[in-house]
Amino acid sequence: MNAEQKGQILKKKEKLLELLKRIYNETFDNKTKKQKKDFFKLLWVKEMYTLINEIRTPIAEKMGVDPSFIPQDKVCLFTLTPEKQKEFKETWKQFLKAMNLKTEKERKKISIPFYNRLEELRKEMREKIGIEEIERLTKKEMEKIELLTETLSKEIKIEALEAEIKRLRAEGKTPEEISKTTKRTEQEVIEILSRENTEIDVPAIELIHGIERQQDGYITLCRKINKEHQDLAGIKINELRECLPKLLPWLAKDAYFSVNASYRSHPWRKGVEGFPAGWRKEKNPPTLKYLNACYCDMDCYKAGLKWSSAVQIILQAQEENIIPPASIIARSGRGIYLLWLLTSERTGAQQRAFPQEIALYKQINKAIIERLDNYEPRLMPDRIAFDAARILRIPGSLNTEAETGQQQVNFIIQVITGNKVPVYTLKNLAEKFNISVQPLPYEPAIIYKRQIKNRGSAPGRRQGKIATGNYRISDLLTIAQNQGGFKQGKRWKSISYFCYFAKAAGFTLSDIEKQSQDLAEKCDPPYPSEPDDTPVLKIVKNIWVKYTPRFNNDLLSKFFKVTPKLADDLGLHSIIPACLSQERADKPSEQETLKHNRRELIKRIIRKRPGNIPSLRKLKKILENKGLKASVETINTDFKTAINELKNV
DNA sequence: GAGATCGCATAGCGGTGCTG
DNA sequence: CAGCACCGCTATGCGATCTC
Repeated sequence: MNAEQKGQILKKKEKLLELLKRIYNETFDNKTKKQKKDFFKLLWVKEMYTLINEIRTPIAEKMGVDPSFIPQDKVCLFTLTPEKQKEFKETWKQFLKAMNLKTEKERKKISIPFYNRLEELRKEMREKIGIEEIERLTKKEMEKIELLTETLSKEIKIEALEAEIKRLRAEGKTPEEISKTTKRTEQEVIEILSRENTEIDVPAIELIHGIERQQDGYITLCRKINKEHQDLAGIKINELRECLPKLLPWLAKDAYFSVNASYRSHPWRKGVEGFPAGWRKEKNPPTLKYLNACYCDMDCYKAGLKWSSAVQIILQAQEENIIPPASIIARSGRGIYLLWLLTSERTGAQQRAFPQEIALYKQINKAIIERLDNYEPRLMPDRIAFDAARILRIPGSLNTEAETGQQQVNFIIQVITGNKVPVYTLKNLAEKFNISVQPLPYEPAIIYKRQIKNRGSAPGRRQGKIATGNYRISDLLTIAQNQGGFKQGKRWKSISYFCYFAKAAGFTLSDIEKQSQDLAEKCDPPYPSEPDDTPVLKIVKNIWVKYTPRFNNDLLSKFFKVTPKLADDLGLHSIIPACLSQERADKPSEQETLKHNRRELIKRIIRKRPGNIPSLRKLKKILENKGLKASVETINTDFKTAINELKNV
């Protein structure tokens, strides 16, 4: 901007001020000096405000929306900086205060004629100065708008977004976290990530199938992220291939799998992608089912030993019968894993993980460590890694702690004479390491109790169990009525279920006895009907003294043959299929639905009526006619959101 | 005066933790 | 797990105030 232009603008400003001065003198006279000063301060802000109203169209163009999308007063919001808005309000307040006006009515008495006069002034200005010049006058404001619109439409471009997502992934963030920071859905993030070459591919992970050979075992998948352990999933071996695509993005770096398999996944802890977490424990309670391989983890890099030299030493040790030939020799990134695959003495079966066998397994692992350490200390076998719940790095994944170029975890399968991968039984290995198999000393079984931070600290939460019991009883009785009594073959179990639920609901023994007998009589045929049917009172007594197991509503619904439709028809609350309970949980709340409907309708109105957006109050009436009741305040927020959403489309 | 917005109270939602 | 208690937070609406 050159000096001449500046001079012109200043002149216009002076003109404006002069006009305003005149109005001021017409509107209010006999005011104190301070009052006048305050007023002029206000006028300056006010003047800007007025001018801003003139540039509604250019703002709309900048924003890429129809001018009507920006109501007159909202122009102010878009153009004034927050500081300026504050200043404006503050000055006005101070001015009114200075005028010594107490009530709202008194204020209006003054402000209304003032605003009316201002309106006249605007007309005058338009005629005298002309719009173009006003626009030039507000060039500075336009610059501000430009800045604002930039921040408003902060749309990260697609390439930039992808780069950002990849960068965050490299930092070790989960897709969930990334979706939060980039405001994209998790689905999109995962899709973008999967376009990238994932370091791990399916054939590499197939190796896991070679190690975990019993199809009904559960494998644990986890990873190390920011030096912290994260459970990813506990997956049945025969479902591994199916589940893998979902999990691959999580397995690229510092990912681990359990060497030995469990009998199930974790009962309540969640992993990622909707999978349950893995559950691998030697005891309290024991969850391992199969022992798949003995192993040795060596940190030879600590002794400065290269992988290739370490492998040479291992091969030499095999040659010299220090250790039996390993089935797999692996590079873990910085060290070596050795794996000796196990099998059962019964052909075609897998070694089960009974306590006795776990004890032997650990002894063998310890013996391996001992032998190798004696043979070549530079191998640096990890002396604490001999347990049965161990996890090892997944073949094909990356070890981010290793040097670049040596990060990939490689599994090398050793084929020895007879074109076979060596497989051992625990007994074979025990013999080779001179371990005598001794019976375990008797240990009383430890009843499993969940770890709780502060047991007994919230007695009120017992209500949860009682409610569950009552819900289930109510559902069970409804089902019984619907079926015309429980049928033969299901009567004993159904009565048992009733007893368990009633016990959980806090019924007394005599109540349970009475109601169970009622239920038994209503069975089809009435229970007991055969001579060797357990009497009802005996069932009750047994359950009364027994530990109450946890029940799963999905399984219960399968037992009672409750389909989603039947559950809905009967109005069941608890004993319903998992898919239905999921559906119920996923259903947006009523509030949410109403909000969504309101906003959609508002959007439609905006699109339908360019240049003629109804006021909030009119919108309110339109919405009311469609059965959507809400206050102006609510509709105001809805309106703003709708405008923003339209802009982002 | 009509319309928009602010401040505040509160119902209800959702996340976390405990219970058996 | 499946429930409730607890707690923080959000959505909502009323009355007051501000804007034009």
